[in-house]
Amino acid sequence: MNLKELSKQLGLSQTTVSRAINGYPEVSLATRNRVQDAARKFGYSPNVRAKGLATGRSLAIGHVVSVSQTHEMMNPVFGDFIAGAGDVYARHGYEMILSVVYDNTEEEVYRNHKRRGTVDGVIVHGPLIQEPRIDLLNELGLPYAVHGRSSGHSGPYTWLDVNNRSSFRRATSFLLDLGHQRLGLINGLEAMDFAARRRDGFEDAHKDHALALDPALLYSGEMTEGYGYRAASEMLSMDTPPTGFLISSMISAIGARRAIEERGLKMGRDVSIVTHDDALSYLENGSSVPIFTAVRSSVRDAGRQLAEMLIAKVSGTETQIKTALLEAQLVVGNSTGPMRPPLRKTHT
Amino acid sequence: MNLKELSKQLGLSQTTVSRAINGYPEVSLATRNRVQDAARKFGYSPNVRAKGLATGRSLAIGHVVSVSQTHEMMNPVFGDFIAGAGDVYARHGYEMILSVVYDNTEEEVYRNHKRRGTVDGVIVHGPLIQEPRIDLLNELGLPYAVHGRSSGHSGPYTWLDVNNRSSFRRATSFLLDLGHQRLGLINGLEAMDFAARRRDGFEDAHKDHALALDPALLYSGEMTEGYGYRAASEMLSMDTPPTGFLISSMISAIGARRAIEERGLKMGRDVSIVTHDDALSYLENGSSVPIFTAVRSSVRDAGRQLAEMLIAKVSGTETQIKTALLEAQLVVGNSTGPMRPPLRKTHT
DNA sequence: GCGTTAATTCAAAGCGCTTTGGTAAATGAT
DNA sequence: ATCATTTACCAAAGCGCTTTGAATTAACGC
Repeated sequence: MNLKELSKQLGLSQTTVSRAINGYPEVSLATRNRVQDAARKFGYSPNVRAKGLATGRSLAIGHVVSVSQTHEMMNPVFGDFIAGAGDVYARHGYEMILSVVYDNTEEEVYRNHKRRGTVDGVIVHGPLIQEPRIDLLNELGLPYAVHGRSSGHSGPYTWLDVNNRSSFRRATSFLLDLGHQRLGLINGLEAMDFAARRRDGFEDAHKDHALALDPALLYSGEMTEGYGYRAASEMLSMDTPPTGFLISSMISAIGARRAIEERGLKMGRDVSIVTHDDALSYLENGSSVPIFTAVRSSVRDAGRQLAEMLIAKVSGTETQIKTALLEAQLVVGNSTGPMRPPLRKTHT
Repeated sequence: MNLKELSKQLGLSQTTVSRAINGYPEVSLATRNRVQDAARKFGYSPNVRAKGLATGRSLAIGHVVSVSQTHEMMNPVFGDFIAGAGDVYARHGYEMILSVVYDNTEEEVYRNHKRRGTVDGVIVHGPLIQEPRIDLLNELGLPYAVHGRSSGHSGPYTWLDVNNRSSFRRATSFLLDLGHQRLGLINGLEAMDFAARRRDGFEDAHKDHALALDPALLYSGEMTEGYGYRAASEMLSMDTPPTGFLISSMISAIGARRAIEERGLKMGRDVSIVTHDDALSYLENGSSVPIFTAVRSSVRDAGRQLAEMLIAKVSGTETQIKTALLEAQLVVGNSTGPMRPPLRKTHT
């Protein structure tokens, strides 16, 4: 059933039917109801391509997920982010269009979106400190919203971010206050803006406590379980191993826990861990008491909020550039405890 | 730049330019090249909506991800699946359209896709034993391909599945052959087809070994880390606890490991685990020697293959109904070992 | 009762593409 | 040289919608 047929059924013009369906005022209440009832009855919905062609908009938002070339890694955070965003899109009648790129060719995807008019706007995931995508999108005139920020960019743009620096500063201070003096950082790739900020927070806290930090305890890599394991293992094998870790992801924290337990040590007693927790649905961090002490911020909520922001932008509801800075929650769980007398080096 | 402008530039008709771009034969090689060069030079790509409207196709494939209502869980497997599928779509010039539904209203999404012509076909994720979506899609005449199977369905349809039954039969036999006699199953929700098949495989192996299985050791739930932990904890607290577990997901296996270690037991020595491993990118199961003995099958490859199958179908390349049954690999890691004398019940 | 305004409705153009049904020129067969 | 093909191109229709500009009717003021 298309508009033509429906209007024939109703004995009305296409114009009127179209207007009735889209809620324009210049149609009487009676006919509006009649039209809407009929649409429901015949199961009519406007063809999305025809509508898009006529309006020049696509009612779609693009996401491009870049699979890291090094380890072909798909960021686990992505799933929950789109679970949040998708919900919002659906509510506003938008589609989500996902592109997967394997070799950092996101720019080509944006160019294509613009040229072919596939989407009305895009979400930028995982911004780097120096982020060429932002310049490109500005240049193209394709509306966008960034999940995170790019420190290398001064100009205003729409973004939503967790306050990574302050949350890692607080998390680090929490361990230092417990008496820990040597802390390891197991961070994400530090070309990424969020990771750089977390590192800054880590350093801030050391400065606050007038403590020097050992560069040998700064690890940065792709946040897999295995990376957490390897980084923690290496540090725990040092002559004076750290007594606490700050970790940028629950997945890596799980790996670090494995390294700790493999050595016969106990997490929370011998070695403390504070991790960032994105509140992923399949990694609930404990039911009553959290397994990991964590700075927590729901990435699904972030998805929801950022989607709202972008839709407001592309639909013209909001013309000002908005930003949002979320403060993470520091939740105390079983992975942290006070500093204990220095560990004897265990021979593995 | 649109077709009209481009053809004006070239002094050709829109017809010829369109044909040159789409590779139709009735245009001379000389003009074809001239057109394609010009298209590149001016950065022209056909508007996707206009093209869709004219051809009646959308060059898009729909995925609908259903966030479980119970725990608002986003299936972690999903990310890697679409990483595989998206790659294939891009190569074939298709878009991926993702819909998120929170309350199992997938059917409405399919109906909308059909009515509004948003997609040319859909991938069905996570089929149940009794799967109403398949009937609906047949009825709607919307092409589809199923990731998994639905036992309740006899009619032919396009699917790709891992041989879950045989892989769990082999995995279970592996433990039984090691002398284990009491095995726990930590399965996914058994309304889901894959989980039911895995349970069948678990039972098969017991029959093969002429062993009765204890219904108290059959757990089924949403495969989170926490669920793995709770299920394993409960079973390990029994008077005669199992000495081995079969687990349907690495995430739950990680939870089970936590339960084991919390009791001061050692995985692979005191308690064995065989898990299903979807080869998720951020959960690499060990580098040289796997952490977990596992039946492994890359869900990303599955995404690739199924995407190819569906595209062949919707593009009319392939008219026959194809299916694919993948055999999982049994990889032996550090989480399994021979049965040891019965455990003293440890008081926790 | 008549001009004016507001409330409804409509016909037709246009969005940017593909494709049908041609035509004109070039080629081939006889 | 003539007719039948083939080759290379084109004008125009149509995909299903929105929207402009106009027309009709109803309501209103005096």
